[in-house]
Amino acid sequence: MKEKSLAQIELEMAVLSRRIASVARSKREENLVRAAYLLLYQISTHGPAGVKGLAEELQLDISTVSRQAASLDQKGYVKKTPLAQDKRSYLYEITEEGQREMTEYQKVRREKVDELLVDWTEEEREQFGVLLKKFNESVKVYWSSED
Amino acid sequence: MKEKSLAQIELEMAVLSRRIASVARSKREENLVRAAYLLLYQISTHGPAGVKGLAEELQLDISTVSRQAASLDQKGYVKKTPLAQDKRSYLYEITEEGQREMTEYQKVRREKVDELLVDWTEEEREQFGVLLKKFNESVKVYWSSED
DNA sequence: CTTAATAGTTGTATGATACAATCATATAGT
DNA sequence: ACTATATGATTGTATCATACAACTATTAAG
Repeated sequence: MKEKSLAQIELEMAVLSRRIASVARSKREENLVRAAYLLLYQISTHGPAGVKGLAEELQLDISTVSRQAASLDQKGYVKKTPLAQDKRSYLYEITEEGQREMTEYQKVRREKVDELLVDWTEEEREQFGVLLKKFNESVKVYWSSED
Repeated sequence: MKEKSLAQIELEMAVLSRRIASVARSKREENLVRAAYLLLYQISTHGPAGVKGLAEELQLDISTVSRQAASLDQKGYVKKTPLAQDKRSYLYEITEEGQREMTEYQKVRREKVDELLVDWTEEEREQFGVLLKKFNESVKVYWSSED
């Protein structure tokens, strides 16, 4: 029944989104904020980039990314280097410390997920991971086309 | 491989949470705000309640719920009635208009999900719905116990 | 009958975000 | 070559859901 599964996804997404919002706010995130984590992750996995490219990739406003990048720079997690061929542009690249922080933060998060899903079967975990990824991809495509 | 599935869920949750945050902000939500939607849903499905109970159920701060409820009241979507046996307490119950609005909003959301998952198989949709629900339940349990 | 607890509201701060204005540089049109 | 326009980035400002803390009113407990 298509209707039922759609309704369920719709509702559970609403629940999840509120919960995510709660968690994001309540947590004392010492070094890395959740938002900056993905920025660091992006640079770490896709190499150095400017704010424009990062903003596109993360689907955020340039100004938002600019501030996040500045914050990471200030903490020494990324290094901002001017681009010779275009003096308006900069590249942000991850530093060793940034890499270390990101890995550490990631580890903590994974442990949280581990605890969270302690009574799940491995099959469920795998399925959920795959479907979640697929969902995010769908959202990305939908967004790029629509808005 | 447990590590891999955990890592994937961890990452995709981060992606999803940022995306949700984006969507929540960018959208012109005319009548119902996403936050209030769940409040209305809760009242609609579980009957009238006071802010304390609602806050517990939704795992939000009482003050937050108080404001949301006041806002819904102002819009005429819920009715606030004093409780005779305890003059500190009130019950919020959904109005006909509130019910209509909620259903309408829900319909729009479901259509969005429908478009979003247009190239998914029904099996995937079903699985995703089930696992998402399970995930939210896990989060709820985890939260209640920990914090 | 005073003190504690409880339901709810309101004040204040925060943090991620978008949009608009601005600055500096680069590219295009004539 | 000179002006107009486009582009990368930053900064100012507003918003919004949220938490925490202070407060009010009422009820329960000692």
